[in-house]
Amino acid sequence: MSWRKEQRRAERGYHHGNLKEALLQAALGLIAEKGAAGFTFADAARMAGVSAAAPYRHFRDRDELLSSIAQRGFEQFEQRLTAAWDDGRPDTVTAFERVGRAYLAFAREEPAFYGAMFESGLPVDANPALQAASERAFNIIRAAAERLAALAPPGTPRPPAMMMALHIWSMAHGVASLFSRGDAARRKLPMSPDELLEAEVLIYLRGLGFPTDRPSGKSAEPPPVPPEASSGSGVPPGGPWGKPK
Amino acid sequence: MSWRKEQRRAERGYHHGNLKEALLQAALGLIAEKGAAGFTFADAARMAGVSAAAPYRHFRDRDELLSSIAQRGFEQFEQRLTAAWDDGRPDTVTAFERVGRAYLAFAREEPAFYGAMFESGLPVDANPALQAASERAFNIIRAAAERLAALAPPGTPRPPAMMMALHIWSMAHGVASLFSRGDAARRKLPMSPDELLEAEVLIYLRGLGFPTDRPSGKSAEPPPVPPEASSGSGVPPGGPWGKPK
DNA sequence: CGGCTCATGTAAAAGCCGTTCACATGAGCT
DNA sequence: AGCTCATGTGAACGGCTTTTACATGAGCCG
Repeated sequence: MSWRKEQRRAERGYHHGNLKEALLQAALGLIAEKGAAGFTFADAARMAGVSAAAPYRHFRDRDELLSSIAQRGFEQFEQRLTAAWDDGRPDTVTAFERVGRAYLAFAREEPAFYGAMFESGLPVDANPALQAASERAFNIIRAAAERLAALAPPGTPRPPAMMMALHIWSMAHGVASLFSRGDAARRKLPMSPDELLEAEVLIYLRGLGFPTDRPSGKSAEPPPVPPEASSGSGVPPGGPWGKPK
Repeated sequence: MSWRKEQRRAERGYHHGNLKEALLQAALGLIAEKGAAGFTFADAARMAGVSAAAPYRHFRDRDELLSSIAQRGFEQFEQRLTAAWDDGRPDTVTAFERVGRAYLAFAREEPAFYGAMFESGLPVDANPALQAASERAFNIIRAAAERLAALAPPGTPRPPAMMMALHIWSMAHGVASLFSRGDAARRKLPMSPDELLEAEVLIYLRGLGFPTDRPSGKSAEPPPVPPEASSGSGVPPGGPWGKPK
C-alpha cells in the first residue's frame, strides 16, 4: 500500500513543483464526475499524489479551491460568450441566438465549471474577484442586449436593455438547470434543450416586436451577406416551434 | 453536559413517540438555515434530542430524509400552483401570471423545500415517487399552458402547450434560481424578481400572439379573444416593462 | 562552494459526520 | 403478567477537514 505513495514521491521528489495547478485539474475532474457537493479536498490531494494537508499550502480551505474553479469558469464562460457574440456578426439576432446556444453548450460541455459557478452554493458576492468575473460574463449578454434594443422597431417603446439581458439570462439558466445537466437531462422532452431555448428566445424577441423570421423576411438590419449564413438557426415556416400537425 | 440529554430523555421517555416527523421538521429548519448541502443527519438528530443512530430507524440514510422533504415540497408546490391557477379564473392570462408569481413566492417563502427539490443534487428520476410528485406539479403548469394555447388567436399556428409549459417553467426557475434566493437575491436589479418574471412572461405571450396589454393598447394582432381573456391583468400602457422615460 | 532561509511538503491528532451493530427499553398485544 | 418487536442507545469504524509541529530541499547570498 504505502509503497505506491513512496514510489510516486520518488518519481517527483519531495516537492511537487506544480501542486496548485495539479489540484485545480484534479478538482475539475472530480467535480465533473461526482458533482460540486461530492468533491472532497482529500480526494484531490490523493489524485495529485500528496498528503491531505498539502493543499492547505495553496488554498485557505476547500471553499477557496472551489472559488478558484468558479472564477476560472466565469472567465472561460466570458470568453465563450464573447466568441459566440462575435460583436454581433453577421447580424444581431443571429449572433444573439448564438450566445444562447453558447450558454447551453458551456453548461453541457463544462459541467465542472458550471457546477462550481452555479450549483456549489458558494456565496458569490462574498468574493469580490468572483463577483467581478461573474459580472464581466453577464456584461457580454448585457452588451448584446443593448445592441439588440437599439434595433427595436420604431414606433414601439424601446425595451430596457438591462431587462432584456436579465430575461435572456434567466431563460438560458433555467433551461440549462432544468433540462441540460446531469439527471435532469433525462427528463423526456419533445425537443432538445437547444431547440427549446432557441424557440423561447425567438418568441420572446417577437414579443418585443423584433422580426424573427430572418431567412426570408425583411429584417431591421441590412440582410446578412450570404443567405446560407443563416442555415441551421433559421426559423422553420410556421413559427419558432416548427410545423404544428 | 450530559444532564441536559438525560433531562430531555426524562421529559419524553426512552421512546420519542414522533421521531420521524420531528426529524423532518428539524431538517427543514436546518436546510433553510444552512442550505441543503450544509444540513447534517447528526444535527437533525441532536435537534430532536435523540442519538445519532436513531434516525436510521426511520430513514435508510441521509438521502432518504432529503428525498422525503423534496417529496413533501413537490406536494406543497403542486398545491400552491393549483391554488394560484384557480382553474383559470378570472381569466386565463391573469391566472397564468398568478402561477408564475406563485412559483417565485414558493422559492422565496419555502427555501428549504425549494432547496431540497432543486438544489440538493438528488437524483430525482431515481426515485419514482419523487419523480411522480415532480411531474404532478409540472402538470399544473402544463394544464394551464394547454388552456392558454387553446386561446391562441385564430390565423396563427397554435403553439404546442407542452413547449409553452416548458418555456414558462424555465423562465420561472431561472428567475428564482438567479435572483430570488439566498445571496443571489442580493444582486442589484432594476426591478424585483416578481416584476422581472411578469414582464418576461408577458413579452413571451405577446410573442405568441396573445393580447397582453390593456384594451386601449394596440397590438400587432388586435383580435381580442373571448371576453374571458381580455383581462385586467394590470399591464401598464406602453408595454410590460413600464413607461420608458 | 557552503550555508541559510523559507516555501512547500509530511505525519499525527482533534473533531465532525455517516453508518453499522449489538444491546436496551418499554408500548401494546395476548 | 409476560412476550415481542419497533424504536432508541452507545460504541466503534472509516472518512473528511483543518491545525500543528516537524522535514525537506530549491534558491539565494556571501
